[in-house]
Amino acid sequence: MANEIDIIYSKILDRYIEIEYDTGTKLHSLRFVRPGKQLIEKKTRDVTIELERYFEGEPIDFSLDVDISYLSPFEQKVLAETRKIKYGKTITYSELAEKIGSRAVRAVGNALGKNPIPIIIPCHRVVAKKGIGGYSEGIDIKTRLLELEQINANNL
DNA sequence: GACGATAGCCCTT
DNA sequence: AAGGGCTATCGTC
Repeated sequence: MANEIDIIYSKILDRYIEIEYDTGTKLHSLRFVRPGKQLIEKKTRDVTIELERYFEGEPIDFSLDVDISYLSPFEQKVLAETRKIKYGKTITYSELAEKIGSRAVRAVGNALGKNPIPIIIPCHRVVAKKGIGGYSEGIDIKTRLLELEQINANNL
């Protein structure tokens, strides 16, 4: 059976968000789609609704099974550590490296780039010591996500 | 070997 | 101050 895909539109990012679920309870991947083509929104899962509220400004931290077993041990460590970063907080690439007992700062950046489930695994909260750092989906997306969280972090 | 979503140092304007 | 070059570092491909 094919995986199920939910779709919502995020006004603040001006992107459709495609959330792909396994047939089980796990989250498979999350993609950003430019609004060139009109997509039909589809909200069948709880997490989809939570995401929608997240974009409305609710300080939600997602906790849900994700399957990243196909990634390398190092990449899994990086992403696991990334999930611990709380809403509205940021840490640097080097701090994250230190937490997992490595000095491979740049490898951390590379691993984050492989995050199959951005936002849910909040890789946008990892920034450079000076400056914002990179983001595979585009810096503007990262900036907006951080702004959104900055504004609403006081609602915690 | 080369390449990074880095960081730090040292230089020049 | 701010920006550019150089290098250490280390996990992937």
